[in-house]
Amino acid sequence: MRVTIADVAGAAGVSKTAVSFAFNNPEKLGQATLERVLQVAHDLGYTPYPAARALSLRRSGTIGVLIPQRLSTVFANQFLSELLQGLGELVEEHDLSLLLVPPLDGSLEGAIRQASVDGFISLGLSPDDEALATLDRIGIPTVLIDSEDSAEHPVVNVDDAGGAEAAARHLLELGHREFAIILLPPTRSQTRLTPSAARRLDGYYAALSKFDVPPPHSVTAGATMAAGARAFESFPKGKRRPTAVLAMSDMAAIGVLGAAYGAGLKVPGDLSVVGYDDLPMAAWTSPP
Amino acid sequence: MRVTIADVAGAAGVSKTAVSFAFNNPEKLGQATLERVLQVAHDLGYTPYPAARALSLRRSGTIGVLIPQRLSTVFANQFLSELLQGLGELVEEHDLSLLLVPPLDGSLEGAIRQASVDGFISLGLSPDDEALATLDRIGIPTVLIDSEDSAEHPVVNVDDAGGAEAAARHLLELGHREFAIILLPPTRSQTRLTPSAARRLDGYYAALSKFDVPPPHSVTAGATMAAGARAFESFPKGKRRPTAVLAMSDMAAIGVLGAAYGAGLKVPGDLSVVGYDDLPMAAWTSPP
DNA sequence: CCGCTTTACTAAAGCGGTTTACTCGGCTGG
DNA sequence: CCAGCCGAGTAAACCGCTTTAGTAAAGCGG
Repeated sequence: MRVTIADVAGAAGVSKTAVSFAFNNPEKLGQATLERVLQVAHDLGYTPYPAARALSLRRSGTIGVLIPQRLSTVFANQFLSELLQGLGELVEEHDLSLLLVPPLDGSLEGAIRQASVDGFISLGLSPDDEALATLDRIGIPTVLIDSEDSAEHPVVNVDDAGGAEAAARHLLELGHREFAIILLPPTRSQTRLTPSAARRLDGYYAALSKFDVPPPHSVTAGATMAAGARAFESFPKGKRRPTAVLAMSDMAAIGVLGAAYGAGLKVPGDLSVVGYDDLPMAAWTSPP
Repeated sequence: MRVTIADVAGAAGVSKTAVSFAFNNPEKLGQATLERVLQVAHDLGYTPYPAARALSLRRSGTIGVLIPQRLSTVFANQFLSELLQGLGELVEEHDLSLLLVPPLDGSLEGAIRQASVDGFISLGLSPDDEALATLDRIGIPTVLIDSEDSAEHPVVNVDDAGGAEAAARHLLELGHREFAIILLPPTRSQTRLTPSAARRLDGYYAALSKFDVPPPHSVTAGATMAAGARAFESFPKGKRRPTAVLAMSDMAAIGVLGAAYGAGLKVPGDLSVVGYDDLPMAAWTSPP
């Protein structure tokens, strides 16, 4: 049996209120009582029960990260790791914890209900997703990352289109005309690209359309090296062999690099590759 | 204001109990009532408040991962990512969530108290750590990973000594005699190696001691490529230049690889490097 | 038609904290 | 000497849900 506040109160001969004050409003207690209560609490090994605290305070000290993929795939994705790293730092500063919330039984909504969280940070969720409506109804504040501009929620985005366009333009100016595009896969709604991926694609085409290039080969690959390597295998051979690859993730780009070396191609001699994300790892590949 | 179970009960003209049953013991309700309650609940956008549920059930549906490092450094560590990925899969199967619990204000104990968790998985925590005693007192079941055998807690370990010895023996049999050892850094208790690192070191020396080798150069580096590269820079030059590197992490080993190439060394021609972990990435370096 | 079991539902007691409103004794100042 | 105030603590309500114990009505066999 867990030691409760009542146990401490009993043992110290004070009310529950006094014990609560000892921890949360020490200035409301006399010096002597305060010390006695804390001593007794320590001796008994008392620790406030977080769930009870959360109920009473209507605050759990936890920020949820809404992940639209299976948790098992998240950590394979270096970019997400980078993102979580940044979140982690900030959350730490404010004495909060991060709760990773993956879809439960495939449903984000189910997972949302389960989670005892003060706020959500949602990754790659479209602003018109059902799950967001649920969050609003419940009244949990939510900020979107990698989504689309929305009047209802704060959104933090990368300049996907701008970056993609710059990347494509760079390759075009180098003289490339045969392209392969490696798309990020859709997440939950199998049908559509994520908002981010769609914008990057727009950026690529914005640049390509200004030059007279044949339609690029395009293929979908998750943000892993293995997927990048598989994507490389799917490229057309012979005359229409792409000379430049526009990848939407660094991980896939690195996979392409590996597979290209394996196939005896020199990079950038025979093939140019550009990724996206600027992962720390990207500084360690050859060429960096 | 949040919609509570009482609101639903009122609107549906039933007791709170009935609403609770509708969600948790539907078979205890008549068909008609059940449907009506669920309908009303849905119309009102009712969702049980997780904190209240947790308090009542004394179960939160959350597994905590006790991380002895700052959260910001966790995701830089690929091995941890791999581990979390595995945990994620399992946790998902059981409809649980993972709460990452880093030290709060530098103290693990503080963080532990905060966390509303059904059980803990602790990484690299020594079995005699204060934090564990706290957990036991509170009565939260805990399993240790990368720790030392303990009578009180289940422990899951890698065969650190065996692996390290095999690695060292392999290099010795190749004829190497000048070694550099790259140690994993201690985590919280700045003074001691982690249990894992200590065992790996034992393994290295067990092998080295069977041959007549000069004392190896040893240097500490976190599990990142940058740290590995820095470690390489610290190696002795000239006559005592190591010909073989025993790294306790793949990330550091990869960093050494990069730095060695940068310094014009061929691997494995001029330098042999062995890592630890077998990260997926390790298959993509050259040599793999 | 009566007593007994079922079915369908409810009232109220927790769960373990926080907080509001109040009591009580001692001190102060006029 | 007494009204008023202040410091120190307390009783009880409350947070939102689950669950135990119990009730009323319907069903049933004899």
